[in-house]
Amino acid sequence: MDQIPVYNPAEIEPKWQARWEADGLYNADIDPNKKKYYVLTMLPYTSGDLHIGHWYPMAPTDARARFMRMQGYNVMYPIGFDAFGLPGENAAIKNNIHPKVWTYKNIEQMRRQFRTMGTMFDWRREAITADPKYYRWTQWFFIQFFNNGLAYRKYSPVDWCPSCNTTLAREQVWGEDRHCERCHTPVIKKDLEQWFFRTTKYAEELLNYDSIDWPERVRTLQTNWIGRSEGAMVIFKTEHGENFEIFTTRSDTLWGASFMVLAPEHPLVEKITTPEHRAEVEAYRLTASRQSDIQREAADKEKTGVFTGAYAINPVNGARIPIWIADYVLMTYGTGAIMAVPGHDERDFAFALKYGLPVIPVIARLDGVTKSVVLSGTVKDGFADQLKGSGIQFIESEGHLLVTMKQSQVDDFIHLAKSNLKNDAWIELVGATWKFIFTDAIIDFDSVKNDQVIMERCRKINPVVAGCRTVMEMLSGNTFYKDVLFHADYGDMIHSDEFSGTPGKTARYDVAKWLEKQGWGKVAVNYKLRDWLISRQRYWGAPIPIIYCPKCGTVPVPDEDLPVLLPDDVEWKPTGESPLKLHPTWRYTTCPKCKGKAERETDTMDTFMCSSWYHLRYLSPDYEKGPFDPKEYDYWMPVDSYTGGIEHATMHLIYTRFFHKALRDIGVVEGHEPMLQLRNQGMVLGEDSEKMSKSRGNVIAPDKLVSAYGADTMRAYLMFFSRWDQGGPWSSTGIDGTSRWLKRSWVMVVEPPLKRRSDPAAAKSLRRKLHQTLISITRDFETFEFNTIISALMELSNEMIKHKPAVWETDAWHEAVETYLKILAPVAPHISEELWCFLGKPYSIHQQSWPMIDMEAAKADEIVLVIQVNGKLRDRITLPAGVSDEDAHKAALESEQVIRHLEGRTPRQVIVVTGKLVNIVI
RNA sequence: GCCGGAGUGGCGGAAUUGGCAGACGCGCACGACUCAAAAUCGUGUUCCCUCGGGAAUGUGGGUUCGAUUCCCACCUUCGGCACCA
Repeated sequence: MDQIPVYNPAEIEPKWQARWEADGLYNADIDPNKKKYYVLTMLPYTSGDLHIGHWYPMAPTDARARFMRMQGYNVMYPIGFDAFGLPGENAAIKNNIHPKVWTYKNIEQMRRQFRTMGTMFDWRREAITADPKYYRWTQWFFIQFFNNGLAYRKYSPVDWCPSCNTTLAREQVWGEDRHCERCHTPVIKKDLEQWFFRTTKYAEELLNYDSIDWPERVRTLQTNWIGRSEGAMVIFKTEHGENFEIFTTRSDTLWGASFMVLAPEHPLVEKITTPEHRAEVEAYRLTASRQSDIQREAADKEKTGVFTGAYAINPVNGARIPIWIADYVLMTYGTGAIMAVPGHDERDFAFALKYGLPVIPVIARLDGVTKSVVLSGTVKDGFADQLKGSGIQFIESEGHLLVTMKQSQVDDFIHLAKSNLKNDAWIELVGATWKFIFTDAIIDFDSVKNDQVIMERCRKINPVVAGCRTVMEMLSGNTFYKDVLFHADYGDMIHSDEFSGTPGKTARYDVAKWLEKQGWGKVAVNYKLRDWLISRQRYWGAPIPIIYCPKCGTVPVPDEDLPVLLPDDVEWKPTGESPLKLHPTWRYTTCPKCKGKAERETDTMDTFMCSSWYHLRYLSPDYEKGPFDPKEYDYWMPVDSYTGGIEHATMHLIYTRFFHKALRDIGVVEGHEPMLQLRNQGMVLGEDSEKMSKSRGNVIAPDKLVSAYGADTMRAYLMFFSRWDQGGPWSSTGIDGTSRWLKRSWVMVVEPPLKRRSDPAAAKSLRRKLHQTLISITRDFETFEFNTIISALMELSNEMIKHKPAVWETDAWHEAVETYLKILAPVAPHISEELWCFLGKPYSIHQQSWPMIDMEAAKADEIVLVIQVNGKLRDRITLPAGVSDEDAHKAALESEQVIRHLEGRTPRQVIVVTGKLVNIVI
């Protein structure tokens, strides 16, 4: 007899990897007779610092790709490298190596490491984004966008480190005080002319996910990011006739607009600021420009602003209202200008109180509560008793009456108040009703004008309030009113001329439509999504293929001159300018149109641009007539299954969808979406449950583990140790369990049983388990539930080991072993190939079909009937499968346990769940 | 503050449609093998218990014969957004 081989992954894994590659086993070529399946995993960045996290999206995805292959699909699973970008440039600066050298050295290392995983990557399709034959087409796409009006240039602020003399990306700015990552100098904003893509043009379409199977979580993140809100554009005029537009979602509050606020950067500020306010306005604008977005956008920050001296006219009521500037209004959202309705917007309310601007309520309270504080000495004696008599609730506090009334009691209260009010006093109603009762008049608090009228009277009557600038300021001094001064609910309109009484449900739309008719505005939709800034003042990226000609203007580089090569001999260390600007010759060129002297754009492109179309380059990485070979496109696209981290939900995954839709409209690609299915893996954490990082020293490096356990064990453990979409901490003891299981599987196949045993039922029971496992694993591969795939395989092997002495060398055993190896093959490709070979089966197991499920064999011929009394488990009875409900019922009532628990009582009800359970209710 | 996940043994996790809670694995305990250890194999392992049972899937309530699963409220926790007019 042959020697029994020992499981040695270090020997068999490289052996099979070499063989598969030599045979081109996983080469994916167009085959019109087969259904294609394009599997894609997010391309790795060339950090050179490969840890287990890089395996996590790839290994289980690979197992699934192999499963699809065995299901008969023509599967393509390509890989490449995201090779441009800041980390590379920084690492190179730090170690004084050219970014190109650093990057390509890392790629070498990563290729080697990825090969040890035993993935079915088709390496012929590898694409590297920093390769000129790749970025030639990145540049070509830029020009397509430019020619189709989707790329434009405008001034935009960037973060700038005055010490390093360079622009910084958002992730390079650290801490609350926003200092430079390298030298800790606080960063400033600098306005630079930069290139943008019109992502906003596709905002609406990007919200539609009908044709794609993407996780709800990603769709929600993107939807929130795009931030659609419906409202109206309203045209306001300054009192000198300049028009300006504002966006509002609450056109129903238009009558309550008591001031306007412009973003400090708003272009109109320059024009309208009056000479006496100019100094203050300029100072404020300067402070705002120095502040970071984070400082400006901190919601808990106290609101600040300054008056411009100018006034606007509210189109609906002609009110003359002051125009302020404040940094809580953002130039980047809407029109950078708002109407402030402090009665119904929390921010405006805080601002109005601080600066003494009038607050006018124009929307009814939903709870209908009105409050009034009746000060001691303002009414005749007996007023309190009369209130009691009318059933109006109040509490007494230091002689004052704190009244809270319902809508229906307001008229009674007014009547009583008026008849009891002493001279030189007033009583106010606050909340659902806003009225000031004076001895000679009742004045509605319903307009900016009446705000002043009321205040003038009050100041005269009570010197205590003489310092109050507005009614609301006066009322806010009383804590009893605190909860009724402001609300943001959709109540019915009040104090709004002919619109008063319009129900809250439809008010916004009614007003917006009316504005449209008047020519004062229009129904509008606004998005938080902004256009994509793609300029980077950096070296290690694809140059933007634009030439600036003094005569012809902005000229795209002609196709035949692409790629605009990134020069190697450049000072890539930070100097304060785009490195390409400092190159002695690169920058200077001739205009493609007039052949006169011209200059190149010296900024490079955001790397998200490179990663927006890499799935297209994989189709034909060497193709020269276009970004991809249309033949390949027609066969393989769209991507059928895409896997990667959730952290890309709002960046890469929006950009790549935008890219595809834009290219569709330009006529380069077809279909509405690039990736049909998306699944996100979680993150593998260090053993300390913290994010893996060099500084923490908790990084799990794959190389050591591969030599200790083998790639198969690691692949299986990555699938097993947690829910894949969730991730979790790595466990160095946990992996032992997976390793033991593969060793047991090996021994199970290669070693004969020590003792033989007779068990006539074993074969049938084994087949049953085998086909049940097949059912569950087939299902779990489809649903990305990798952990239960491994546990099902473990269960099956446990069962096989148990039955082995009884079925050794029978047909049932051979079927079980062959099937077991086939379903193990996607998970652990090396050990299954080796054992397949050991059994004398023809190479390769990876060209086998997924085993057929025998539903008959999977059926149990006995069932365990669960017997409950009052929902509590009392007995289990084994019965033949397919037992009738009547027989199950009968058997349950005959159970000794049941009889004991019935204690002679008759069941009220018996519930039978066919083949599963009987519940006896007494 | 708003939006969205998630809470199950000592740990990771499992549980088709509402039907045996804790599969599978780790860890632990005991046993076998060994001079011994490692490795391997076997047995046990939610908690309480008067050995009849009882309690238990974040908490409290509800629907149901029956709830980890459905509904309501709350708590904890993770992620995203955060002055978005």
